[in-house]
Amino acid sequence: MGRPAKHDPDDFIDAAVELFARGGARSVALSAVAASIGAANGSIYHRFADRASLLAAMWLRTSARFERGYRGQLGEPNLESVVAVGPWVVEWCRDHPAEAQVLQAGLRAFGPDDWPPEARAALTTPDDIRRDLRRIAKRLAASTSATPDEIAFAMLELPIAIVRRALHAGRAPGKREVDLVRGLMARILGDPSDRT
Amino acid sequence: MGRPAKHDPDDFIDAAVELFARGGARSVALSAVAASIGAANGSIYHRFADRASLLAAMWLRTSARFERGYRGQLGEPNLESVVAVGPWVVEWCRDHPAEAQVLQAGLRAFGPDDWPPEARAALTTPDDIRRDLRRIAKRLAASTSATPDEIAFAMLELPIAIVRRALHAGRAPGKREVDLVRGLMARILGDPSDRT
DNA sequence: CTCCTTCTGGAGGTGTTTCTCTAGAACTCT
DNA sequence: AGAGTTCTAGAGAAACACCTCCAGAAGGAG
Repeated sequence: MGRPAKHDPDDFIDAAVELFARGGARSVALSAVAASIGAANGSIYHRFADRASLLAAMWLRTSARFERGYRGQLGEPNLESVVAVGPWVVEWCRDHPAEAQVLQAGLRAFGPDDWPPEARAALTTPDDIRRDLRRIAKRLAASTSATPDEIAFAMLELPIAIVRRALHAGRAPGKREVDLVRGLMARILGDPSDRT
Repeated sequence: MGRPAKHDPDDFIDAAVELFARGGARSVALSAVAASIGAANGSIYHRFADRASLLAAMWLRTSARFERGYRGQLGEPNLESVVAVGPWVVEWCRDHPAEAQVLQAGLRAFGPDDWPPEARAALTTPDDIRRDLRRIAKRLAASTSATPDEIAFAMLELPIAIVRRALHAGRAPGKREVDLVRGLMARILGDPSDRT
């Protein structure tokens, strides 16, 4: 009922993410977002209460998408799937360069202090991934010589760090980054060539 | 000759870095910077042509300071000093939390596209550190089983990544981060316990 | 067809930020 | 002391961004 929407809310988020990837948080002006998808200035406020809500939506959608893929890739975690998740992160960033920039910038870049309460409430969940990682890492620590902290780092922050340089230089991560992740994770989790 | 300056240019940069660490790039308003050191609004323009110049100065001074300390710590690079430089990065971030936030945010957060030409010219130099790292890593590759890429990563990006989580959570990196860096670098560069 | 709802389009109001400009203060050099 | 220079202090112009608001378009329900 009512006039059909011309633009999907996701269209606005897409445009905002794209603008962010190009020019940083400052260039995510609501007028610029609306203009870049051919919508009128005021039309945006039917979907997002204010600028903070749009920034919140950018971050929440992006981190949720990443986390969803990450968990799917991890499956029921064992040593193999843990090693495989590293290269997967690199590939995800290559396939979603703009969203990868959002993740790289980190939550702080999106001013969570200004978010509306319901958006902030949605933030408590994503931190669960760290808890899960620590749990998984503890279980795996028995089958490797690495500490749980080292395993957890290798599973998430290591591949992200490797992608970082490529993204900051404005190019997509490629084979070199995949190789680097694979090599380092093997070295940290116990080189397979050691355990033939 | 002339009236003595009441504020050092560095005072403005200090205030800007502090504001950035607290509230992100958006809260670095020239008026806020001036106010936070008790200077008049217009007084800032005798030192920085515009906002972009101040942002450029923030980034350039911070990265130069870090690089200077880093090179000093590295000295004439050998396996020992390379391993020691990792924990040093963590400690530098703990001792300079606001500047560490600047480094973490990355060049992109400071809108280098808007910088004046002379500031952009100063950017070509810092990238030399990557070249140097590759050179050092190549030399060291002979005495370890790691590839040059892995060594270069372990020397700079690894400790930075480890500090990242602590900084984003708003706390200073501590012993835990130092231990993690030490452990991982040992594992990557060849565990000393392996080569007794 | 008429009412109701939802959305569009775009004109501004409001507030903030950047930047300019000028009078004059503080200091040095001759 | 006088001249010249550098900086301060702060008012305010100009630009920009956020947000409001409302007339009307586009559909569904009775």
